[in-house]
Amino acid sequence: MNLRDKLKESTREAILEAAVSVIISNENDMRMEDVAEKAGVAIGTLYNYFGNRQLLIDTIIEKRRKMAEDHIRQSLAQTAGQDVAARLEKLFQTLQGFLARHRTVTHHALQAKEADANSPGQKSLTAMLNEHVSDILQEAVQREEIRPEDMDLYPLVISGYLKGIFALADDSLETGSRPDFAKRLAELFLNGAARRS
Amino acid sequence: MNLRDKLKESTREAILEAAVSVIISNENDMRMEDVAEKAGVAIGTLYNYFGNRQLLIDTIIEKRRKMAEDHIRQSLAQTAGQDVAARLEKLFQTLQGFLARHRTVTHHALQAKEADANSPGQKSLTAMLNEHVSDILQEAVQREEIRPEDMDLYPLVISGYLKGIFALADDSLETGSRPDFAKRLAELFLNGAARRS
Amino acid sequence: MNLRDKLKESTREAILEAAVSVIISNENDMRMEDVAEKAGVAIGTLYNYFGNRQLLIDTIIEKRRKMAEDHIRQSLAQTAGQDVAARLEKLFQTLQGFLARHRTVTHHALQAKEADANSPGQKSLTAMLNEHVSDILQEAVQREEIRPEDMDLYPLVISGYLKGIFALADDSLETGSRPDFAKRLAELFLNGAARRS
Amino acid sequence: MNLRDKLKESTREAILEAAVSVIISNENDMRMEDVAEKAGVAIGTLYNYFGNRQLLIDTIIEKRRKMAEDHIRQSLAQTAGQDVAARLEKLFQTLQGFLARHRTVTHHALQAKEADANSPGQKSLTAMLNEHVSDILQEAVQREEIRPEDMDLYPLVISGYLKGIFALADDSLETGSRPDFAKRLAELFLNGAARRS
DNA sequence: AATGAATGAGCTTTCATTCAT
DNA sequence: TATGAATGAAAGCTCATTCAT
Repeated sequence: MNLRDKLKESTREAILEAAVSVIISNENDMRMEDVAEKAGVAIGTLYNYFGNRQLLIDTIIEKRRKMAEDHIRQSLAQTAGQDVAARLEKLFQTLQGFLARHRTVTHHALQAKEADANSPGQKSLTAMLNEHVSDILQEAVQREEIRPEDMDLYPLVISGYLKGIFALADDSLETGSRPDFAKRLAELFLNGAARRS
Repeated sequence: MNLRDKLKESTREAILEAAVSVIISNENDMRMEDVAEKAGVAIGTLYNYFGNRQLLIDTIIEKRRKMAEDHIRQSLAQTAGQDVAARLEKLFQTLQGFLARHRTVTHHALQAKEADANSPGQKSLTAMLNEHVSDILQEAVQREEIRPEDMDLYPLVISGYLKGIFALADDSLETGSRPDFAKRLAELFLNGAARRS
Repeated sequence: MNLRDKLKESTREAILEAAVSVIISNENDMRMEDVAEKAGVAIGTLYNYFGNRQLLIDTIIEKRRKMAEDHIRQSLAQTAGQDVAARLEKLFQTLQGFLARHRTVTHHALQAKEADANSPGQKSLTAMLNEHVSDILQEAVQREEIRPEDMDLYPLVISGYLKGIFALADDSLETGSRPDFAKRLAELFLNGAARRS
Repeated sequence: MNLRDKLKESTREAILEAAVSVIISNENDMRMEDVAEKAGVAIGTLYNYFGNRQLLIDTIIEKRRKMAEDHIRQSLAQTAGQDVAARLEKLFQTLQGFLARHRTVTHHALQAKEADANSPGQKSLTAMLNEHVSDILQEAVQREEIRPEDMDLYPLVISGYLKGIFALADDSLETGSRPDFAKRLAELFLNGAARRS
């Protein structure tokens, strides 16, 4: 990659970062003018790079989704072969950390409709999560760690957990404030809330 | 209430219904012009009744929240004194039914930011749910039905369940398609997914 | 038609007149902002009345076409039954007068492409002229006033005449400056330029 | 002309050809970006060669005008000394052929306003035609072939003929489809449409 | 001399809101 | 009190032109 291309790449990144910061600031939706100003480029430049507003938004969402998926894949790889409790704990931990860092944008990602006409190949964040959760659970069923009868409920419940995590106020997700959070959540999923005799 | 007031009231209702139907149709956000046409009144009339667009939306959300709360209160009253499994089942059932009927608008309600500048006194749907869930759970703790140590997790998890329910496709929420859904969900919450020896 | 409707009608006319005057002034094509200012209304009002820029232009062109057709019909009706020389003279005269008064807009009308997708029912000014010319000529053929062999050339030639008339500089078309113009043109068409022995 | 100049010349030609093909394609007017891409050069290069958009267009139009004038001069030279019928026939034939090959661009040329501020020295295609037609006709007047009284009408009528020719649909102008067209048109001009006793 | 990324004025269009009737 | 035509601030987007490389 030569110098010119590096400059282009950094402009592209600057625009994406600016757009994220405008989305987060959350006054006036995401105005192209604001993005341009924040990125320190002209409006036209936004359109040179992203074609139109929606494509810019799609790019951001897709990027976050990819980041999230990378985190998740990595955490799953690290716990390969371990029992379901450990794997769920790790998954929750990873997500908790990711969401803490990317709250607002991920908020958009979570709400993103499936596959727009313009971006047909994209998977939603939710769909991606469900897939990975299913992988863990199916393995756990095979190891006879969890009951197969309620397999239809599990993804729903887990993605509910994740949405619950996401709904927590920012500060309570910050590092350190809830150290054993993920572990206890995994535990709860497996063993339930009922008092043990 | 005299005749004049009754007329006013029915106009008000007509506008609210029209607004809901415009929101649901989901083309072009919710344009005041569309609401007026649907309601069979002039645009100016909308402003006579609701001041501005945001107040109209707030009113709708608040109304749904009240409706939901009524359902919930009623279901809780009906199960007063029963064990937590029965009460949660009934709660899930109630919510499932409500959401099936009011999907789109409730979608807005669930996402509504806490307390806008314009509508300071309103409670969010989520907050309201959390309160009622807490009531059930605290009672269950006192009855020693559930473990108190994870009390901080339960509302999170339950509201996650509800968001999970909500995320289901419309048709799978329709009456009858998942008869034992609520019961199994309550079960899962209490006893967990782990295989029982 | 009540008072309100009359006001609307006059606003509509004001916009159309303003648009014509902006087209004629011929700086900056026809900017909606200029039309609004000239008409003394807000930009939004233009869109209330005409939907979009193209529909406004279409309306103007169609109106001119209708005006031209009215003139032509009337002139043809006045000369019904007369010989082809008299009828052509009258037609040329009518067109000469019309074009002198509506040069610039008619310029646009002459160039207007046939039937846009949005305005399917419209006939072009040229097509309309050709029709009327054909009527005159076919009648003349039946009366054995003109030679039928070159019937395929006549409409082409006549509409060429008209475009020629149109190409004349404004001032030479003004009233009185070329009194016998139409008569001589009709003569030329019928008897040719060759010196008569 | 050295090698460097030859390269420059061929770039210049490539740009002009590209511009013509973009004009003809007739989507999006004539965008500089499209011209550059079609010509296989950078946008900046267009500006190096032609200064600005208008000058590029002017150059194209002027080039076409020159080509047309060359054809016409040649055809007139070939018929020098012949009678007016033969000369007009040849002129019409020449123009018919030229227009068939250069329809769209000539369309622009015919409509080009006289002398823009930027290109003061240019003559319009129409003006050029009128001059040559006048030459033929004045000679014919001197030979007593045509009547001098209507001399003021002739150029108008002839240029009308040409516009009429031009208005024909593309295919009917193709070679061979109307072989005796020019001859009959000349005839019509000289002897008129009236039935001969 | 060629490049093409960056520019930004300028254009169309939308729609919540107002206010004279 | 109801009306709905008029308003005009925004917003998205285009494209001729520039100039650092």
